[in-house]
Amino acid sequence: MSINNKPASRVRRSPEASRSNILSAAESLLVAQGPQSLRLADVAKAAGVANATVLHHFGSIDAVQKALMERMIADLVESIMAVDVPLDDPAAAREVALRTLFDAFETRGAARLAAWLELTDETSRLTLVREAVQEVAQKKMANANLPAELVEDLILLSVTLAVGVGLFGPTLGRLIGKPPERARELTLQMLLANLERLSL
Amino acid sequence: MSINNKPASRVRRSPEASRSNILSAAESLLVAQGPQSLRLADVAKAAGVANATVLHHFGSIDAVQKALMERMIADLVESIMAVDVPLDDPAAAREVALRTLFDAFETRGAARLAAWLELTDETSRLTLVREAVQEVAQKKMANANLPAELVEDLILLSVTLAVGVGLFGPTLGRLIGKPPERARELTLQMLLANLERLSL
DNA sequence: TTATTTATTGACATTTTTGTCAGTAACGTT
DNA sequence: AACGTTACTGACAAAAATGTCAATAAATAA
Repeated sequence: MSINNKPASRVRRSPEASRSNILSAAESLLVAQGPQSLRLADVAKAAGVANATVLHHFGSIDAVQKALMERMIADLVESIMAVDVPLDDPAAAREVALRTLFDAFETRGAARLAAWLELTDETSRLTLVREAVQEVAQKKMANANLPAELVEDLILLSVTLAVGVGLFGPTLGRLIGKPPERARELTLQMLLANLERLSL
Repeated sequence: MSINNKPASRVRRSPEASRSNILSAAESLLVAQGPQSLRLADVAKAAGVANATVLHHFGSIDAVQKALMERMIADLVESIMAVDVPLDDPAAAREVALRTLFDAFETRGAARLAAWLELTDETSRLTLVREAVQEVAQKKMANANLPAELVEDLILLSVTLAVGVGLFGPTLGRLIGKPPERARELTLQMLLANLERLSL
């Protein structure tokens, strides 16, 4: 029997890089397997570090989850606010904006994030979202001269529907023998038709 | 110091009644506090029985959760299929049907059920739903002479949106300073307008 | 009444998950 | 090269959650 002489080499990251590495691993777990798999051992393993490392950086597994929520919300808001819609072509602008939104919710895990927040009663962390909504409403108000109220309604409607479509659309579609993207297409079609009618 | 002489009286239910009691308690927990509170001790306490009683009837806490999923799905399908829509008045029929659906998802916990199923990868339990969808599509096809394909699309769309509205509508509405039912109203308005246009 | 069945339970055992700690090793500074 | 800081780790402790079991008591049958 040979004696194990591993050099015991280590990766040493900056605190921020390490936190980020851990959160990214946790995010993958969340999207792929759901919140119940966000256990200390699982997250650590996915991140390729020891359990104690996770605790060193976050203090508790609970804090990891909270931090993940915050980061995912921030990323989501940022990625959506960053989309530049063609200002000269309203129809194209609507479509680009909505497709980006629905894509974020369906393929980037935002719908799962929303469901997770809701089921764990952590919706108080959504202040960033409120600010983003208000910012967009203001801007639209200034640019297109639309009442902020109306824009808010539009966002409320779109985001709510995007949650449903992103979370359950593919599953329900497949269940009844339709392509997974069917629910999204139907929803977008309907939304776009209505926006056109209201010329938003 | 007095010696404790509790009579040790017990409630003794039929197996079915006991199972039902436990599942109802679990359902309340799920709706009020989310799936992560479906722990053995919590469920037993909410049901007013000992931990061992729960295990006696279900074998494991996991089995309790599975049974709860099944029961909630069955209840949901049944309550929705039981609605009788006014056959003579298409417009009224549409509205009644959709309001019932959205109500089930928003206030009766169906949206939370859907999210739970999705996040725990238990969507294979939805066969009852598939059957219900096909039954409705058949019936509609016969009654109103509409292609089953189209009816299926309509159901896919409605249910998917109901999930989003039921799960996230109230929260997002409140977040941006609107009444919690705002998202539902906007969605119903839009759906009904489109159904009218397509005369479904 | 007595016997039988079994839903129910507290006490205990097991497993799972989280958290602590003292020591190790990577990296920058001197 | 020596030193200080601290990210990192394995081994261990603690807590939380699940599950086992023998005994108890409520219902029904004999």
